[in-house]
Amino acid sequence: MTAPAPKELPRYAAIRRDLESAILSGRWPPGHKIPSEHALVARYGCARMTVNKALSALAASGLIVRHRRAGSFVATPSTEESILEIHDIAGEAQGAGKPYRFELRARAVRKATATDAARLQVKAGTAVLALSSIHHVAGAPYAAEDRLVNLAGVPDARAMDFSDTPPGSWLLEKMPWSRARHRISAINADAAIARSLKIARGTACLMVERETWLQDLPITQVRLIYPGERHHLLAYFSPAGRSRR
Amino acid sequence: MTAPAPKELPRYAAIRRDLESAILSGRWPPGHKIPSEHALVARYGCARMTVNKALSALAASGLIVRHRRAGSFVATPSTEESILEIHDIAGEAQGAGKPYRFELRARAVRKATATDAARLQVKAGTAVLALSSIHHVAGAPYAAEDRLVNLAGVPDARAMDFSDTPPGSWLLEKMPWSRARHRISAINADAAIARSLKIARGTACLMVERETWLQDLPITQVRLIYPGERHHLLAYFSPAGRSRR
DNA sequence: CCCGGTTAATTGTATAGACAATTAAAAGAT
DNA sequence: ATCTTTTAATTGTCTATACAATTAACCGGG
Repeated sequence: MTAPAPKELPRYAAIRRDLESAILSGRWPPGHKIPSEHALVARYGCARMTVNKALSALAASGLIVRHRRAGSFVATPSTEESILEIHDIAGEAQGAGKPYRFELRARAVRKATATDAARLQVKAGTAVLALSSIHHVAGAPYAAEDRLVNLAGVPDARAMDFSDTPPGSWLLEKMPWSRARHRISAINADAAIARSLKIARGTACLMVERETWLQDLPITQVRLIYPGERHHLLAYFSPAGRSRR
Repeated sequence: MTAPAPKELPRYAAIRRDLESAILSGRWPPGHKIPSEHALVARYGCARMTVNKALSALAASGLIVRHRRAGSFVATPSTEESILEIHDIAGEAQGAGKPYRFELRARAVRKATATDAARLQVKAGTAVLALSSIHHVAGAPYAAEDRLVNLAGVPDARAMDFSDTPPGSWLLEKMPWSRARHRISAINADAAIARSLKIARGTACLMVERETWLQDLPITQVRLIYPGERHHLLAYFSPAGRSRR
């Protein structure tokens, strides 16, 4: 026997894969116009129904948006999706019209220590950006954020001064991402957290740790601590991810 | 002008809606064989590509599974999906081979009090089943569960004795569901929780409240309390719910 | 300059037909 | 009875074509 066949994909799946990788790699940024079905038919030499199937699938998955006469475009990763679904209480608060303020406490570029490396899942020594900040809503501390950014994945972040822009928003707009993992736990506030959030020591806090990847490249790891009981996360689910619209 | 047109769906979408409603209503339970494309073509009087589009969409969304030569079947809501994704630490522990035990503390059928009604989102006076239990793993309390079941939605639950079967598993197997909402928060253990879980008062705990609906009918509301720090929830996401498989 | 109508690019849906791949079930052989 | 082969039901993919719907862009008249 020879090696197992590379298992070629059906044509519509191959087209989908090509487009998806162009988008996920960042080669086609949000807003980029995707070739028309006509053009793709010419490029791949297949029937329009075939490219239509690929494009429809991408649209159904939310990666692209399509408009008659105008064309198809890479979707802008909108804040309506799962990121916010799972943890944006701040958005809620802002939506409710309360004043929001971002305070950067610390900013450092360094070679990843062993701890950093474990958190971000990169090799020790990789250049990382470490940010510590507090989110304030209605004048009171709302959440403490502790973030690592992989400068190998997001070189532009090195030049960014995050004293006004929350890095979360900036990254969300700037970078596509393909995968995220959240870990949610409850912790008792230690002295440092209590001081930052102006709560009593021992108060139960919600800790959300999120790692974000682009393909297999770690982009950022963030640890958000919310003063407990005052806030909660909401997540909506349908079985098997059906009908998200 | 007359009333706004009822906005008729395209044919493939109408077929999809019909099948989906048969499944979600429970009329076609998990495992039920769906008419073949051939049969649906005859029923709806359209081309096979059209019913194929409807069925492919249902398959992509995970509502049905399809096998060549065998046919298409209503999928069994498998424990692989978002429910467990979001909160199954127990599964992890069991997977690791540790002994699991379920202890029913209280079971009562009653007419919904005002509190019950608010929790389950039903009218006060509706018949509900209230269950309190403790999940033990490796001999130690693992989580406290406090559940309400809407007997109008799940009449079979009235006859069920849950002293051995965790109601979560039973419901998951028995009932289809179409929507769930999780609320996750951190609380300090009060005296009762501390006693149930054998932890110190004030320990940070993770509280997961889940409401599950079938269409617009509330099925169950459950409050799970995990002793903090020892455990955490994991959730994986892709933007816009893309490619879950 | 603005407003209206016209044109045409692009996507959305549907059709009829073809062949491939999978595999449950039937038929046949031992 | 057990194993093997054949058959056929069902889904998977692809094609070529057609027409509908949407709407950006163009054009002409005021």
